[in-house]
Amino acid sequence: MATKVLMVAEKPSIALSIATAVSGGRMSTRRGSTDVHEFDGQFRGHHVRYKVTSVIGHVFSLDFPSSYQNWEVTDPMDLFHAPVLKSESNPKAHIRRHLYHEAQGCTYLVLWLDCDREGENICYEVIECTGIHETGPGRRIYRARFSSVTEMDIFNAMENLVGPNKDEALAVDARQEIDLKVGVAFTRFQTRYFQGKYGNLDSRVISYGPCQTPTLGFCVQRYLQITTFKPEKFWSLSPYVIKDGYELQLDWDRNKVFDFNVAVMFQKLVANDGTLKVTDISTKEESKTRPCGLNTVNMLKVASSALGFGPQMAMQLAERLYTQGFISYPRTESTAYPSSFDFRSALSAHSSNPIWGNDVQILLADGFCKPRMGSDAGDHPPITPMRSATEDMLGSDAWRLYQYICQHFIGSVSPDCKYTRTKIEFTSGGELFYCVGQHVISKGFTSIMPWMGVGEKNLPQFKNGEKINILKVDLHEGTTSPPDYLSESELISLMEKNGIGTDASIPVHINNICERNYVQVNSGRRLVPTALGTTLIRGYQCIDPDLCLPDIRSFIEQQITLIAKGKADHVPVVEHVLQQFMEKYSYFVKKIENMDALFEAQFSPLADSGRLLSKCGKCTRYMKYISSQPTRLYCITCEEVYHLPQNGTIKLYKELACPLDGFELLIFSMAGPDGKTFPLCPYCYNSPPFEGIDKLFGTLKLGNSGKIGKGAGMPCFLCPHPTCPHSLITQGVCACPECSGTLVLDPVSAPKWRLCCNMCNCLVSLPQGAHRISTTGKRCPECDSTIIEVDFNKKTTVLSDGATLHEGCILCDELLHSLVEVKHGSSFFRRGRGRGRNRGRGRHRGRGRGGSKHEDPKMSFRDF
DNA sequence: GCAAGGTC
Repeated sequence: MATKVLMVAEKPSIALSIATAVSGGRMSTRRGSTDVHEFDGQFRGHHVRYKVTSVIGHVFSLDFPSSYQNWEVTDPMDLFHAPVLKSESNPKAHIRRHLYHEAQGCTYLVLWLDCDREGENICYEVIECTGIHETGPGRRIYRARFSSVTEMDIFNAMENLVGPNKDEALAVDARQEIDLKVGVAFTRFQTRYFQGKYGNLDSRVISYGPCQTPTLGFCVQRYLQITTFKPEKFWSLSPYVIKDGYELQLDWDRNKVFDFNVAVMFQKLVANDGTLKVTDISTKEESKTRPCGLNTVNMLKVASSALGFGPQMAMQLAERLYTQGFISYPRTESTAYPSSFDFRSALSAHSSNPIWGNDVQILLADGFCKPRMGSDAGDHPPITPMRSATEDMLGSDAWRLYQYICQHFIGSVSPDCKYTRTKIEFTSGGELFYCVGQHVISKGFTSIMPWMGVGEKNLPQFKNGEKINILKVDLHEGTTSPPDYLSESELISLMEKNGIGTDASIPVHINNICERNYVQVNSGRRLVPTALGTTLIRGYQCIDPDLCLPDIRSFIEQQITLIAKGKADHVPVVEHVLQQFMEKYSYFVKKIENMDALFEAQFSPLADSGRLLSKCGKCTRYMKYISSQPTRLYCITCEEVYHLPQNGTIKLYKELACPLDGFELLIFSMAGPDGKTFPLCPYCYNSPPFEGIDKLFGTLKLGNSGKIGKGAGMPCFLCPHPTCPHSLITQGVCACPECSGTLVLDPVSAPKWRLCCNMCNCLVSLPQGAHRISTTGKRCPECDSTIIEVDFNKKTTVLSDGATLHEGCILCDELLHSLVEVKHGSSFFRRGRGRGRNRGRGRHRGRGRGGSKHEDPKMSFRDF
C-alpha cells in the first residue's frame, strides 16, 4: 500500500489551490465537512498517495469550565486563576473527527496554514486532532511556508518544508488566555454592578475588552475635544488685484492672527503701500503617485468614507465578491504584490469591460506600470479584481464596492499624475502674500480615479519685480471651530496605527461598541459616543486610565512576542501578565464608587425605572419590570435583580405562582411573527432549582449559538436546561397516570427527576440520564394519557433487555412501564417547600395503587 | 449574557 501524505490548509479554497497545483489538476474530490482532494504523486523521493483537506479557521476556542459559567455564583476575581478549556469552535462541523479520520494510515502530515502566529497555532490544533506525533513510528510533521497561493509559491514551499514553530503557537495560546480572563472578569463585574443599580443603561452587557475599550476610547477622546473646545476669533488679510482682466485674491503668508489690533495694523501697512511687488515666481513639475495595492484596512476606510458602507457590511460584500470569484481574498494586510504577480493577465480580464475597458486597452497597448511599492506582510496579495463584471451581475451595493476595487487596481498600474505647480510670491507693506496655480500635464491614474484628480487653476502672467496696484485689502474675521466627531474611517486608521485588532477583527470591534450602545453611527458615518460610552471611559480615566488606553493591547502583544521569539516561557509570561491585570482588577473593584458617581449623575436608579409586573416570592410585593435592555425584574424591597430571557415580550402567566418558591409565573414570547411562548419562573430561571442539574444533563447551553430558541427544541425556563421535565409541567399537558391531575416536578427527589401530581400527590419517576424528555402533543389511543418522548444519548440508549427506547406512552408502553414508579404520600407540598397560591392544593386525593397498572413492586425505577 | 482571533 502506498505511503499516504495528509496536507491540511486553513480554509477549503486554499486546499483546492494546493491540490490543483501539486496534482497538476488531476485529482478526485470527496465532499465532507471540508472537501478532501486525493491524487498520486511524489513526496521526498517516494511514490505517495496525497490527501489535501482543510480546517475552517481555528478548530478550537477557549472558555471556562461550566462550573465557572454562573455569573451569580462565580466571583470574577476567581476567573484569573480558573482553569481554561479548549473546545471545538463549531462542534457541528465535526472538524476534529474529520481530521482524525483522514489522518488514519497517513505517514506524513504537511501543514499549509497561513504563515502568521494564528496559523502556527492552528497547526498545533490540527496536529492534536490528527493524533499524529513525531514520536510515532516513522511519522513526520512538516510545515509549508508560503506567502501566496500561486503555483510557484506552492512548489517552493513543497521543496523547502520546515517544522511548525511551537513558540509562535504558544504565544497565541497565551493571548487567548489573557484576553479571555481579563475580558470576562471585567465584563461580568461591571455588568452586574451597574445593571444591578441602573434601569436605563440600555445595553445587554457592559463589556470590557483590551481591543473594544481602547476603540471606544478613541471615539470618546474626540468627543471630549469637541465638548471642551473653546472657540477663538481670528483675522486674516486678503488683498485683491486685477490682472489681465481677472480679479485675483492672494493668500497671506501669516495665514491668520488672533489679535484684532495687530490685524488692523497689518491691514493699514498694506493699504498704505497700495501696491504688491512680485518677489518670486517658481514653477515646479510635481507628481501625484499612483496607489499601491489595496489591503483590507484601506478598503474599509474608503468603503466607510466614500461609499457609506460600515466595515461589517463592506466585509460581507467583499466576502460575497470573493466567493463568487470576482475579487481575490479580501482579508489581507499587504499592499505589495509578490514579484511574480501577473499584472498583464489580471488587467486583460477587463479589456472588454463596458465602463473601463477602453482605459485598460490603452494601458495594455502603451505599457502599464507596476503599482507603487507597498509593504508585504507575508499573508495574502492585495485585493485584486479577478473577473470583469457589470452592475446587473452584482447588485447595487456589491457593484459599488467592486467598482472601487477595479478602479483602484487599474489606477495602481497606471502612470503617476503629472502637473506643474506655480507659486507667485508678493510683498506689500513688509507683509508676504502668495498665490498658487496648477496645470495638469498628464492625468495618469487620476483619469480612472477622478476623485483623486489635481484641480486646474490658471494664473495670470506676472513678471518678477513687477508692481501691481491693490484693488482692496479685506480683513476677514473668523472663529476657530472644533473638530468633527471621529469618522469611522479615522477610527480604522487609529486602530491600525495602534495595533488594535486585525484586518478581520477591526470591523467586529467597531460593531461591538455600536451594538453595546456605547456609540452611534451618525450621518457621514461619524461615531458619536452615547452617555453610556462617555461615562464608561471617563470612569476608567478617573480610576485607572491604562484600562482604556491603546497601550493595554500593545503591552499584551509585546509580552507574548517574548514567547513567540523564544525569549520567555509561556507559563510565566501568562502568570506575570495575569498578575498585573489581577491587581488592576482588584483596584478597579475597590474604586468602583468613583465611576459610579459618574453613572449616578447620568442614569436613573432601578427603583425609579420600569413598571410593576409580578409578585416576589420572598416579600410577596410587586416587582418592577425594567423594559430597557437588558429586560429584567427588580424587587425594590429585597433589592434583588432577576434576569429574564431577552428579545421577546414578558407577561403575567395566569396569575399562577411557582410551586417551588412562590414567585409569580411569567410567560415569555419570543420575537417574530411566529415566536413561541414559554412560561417561566423568575426565581428558578436565575437559580436552578437544585445543584447538580448540569451534571445530570451536561453543559447548560441553549441552542446553536447559545441563544435561546435556536435549535433548542422546547426550552423550559423554570430551570436553564432546554428540555428538562419542567416543560412537561408548565405546558399542562402531562396528565397524572393515577388521577388525571397535572404533574409537576418534585424537587425533593433531586437529583433524580420525578414528576408529582398536583391532585393526588403521587410521584412518577422519569427515566434518568435521558438526553431529552418532551411531550409529543399526542395522546395514547388506549388510555388517553400523554405520550412523552424520551431520547437517550447513543451510549445509554440500550436498555437491559437490548431494546432502544424512543417514544412511549406513560401508561401503556411496556418499556416505559419498567421505568415508571408511583409512590404515595410523598409530596413536597407537605414538606413545607411549596409556597404561595399552590400551597394547600397538595391535598391528598390519591386513589391508591389498587387497580393501577403500576402495582407490580418489581417495577422499580432504573438509573441509567 | 462575557474577550479576541480565525473563517463561512
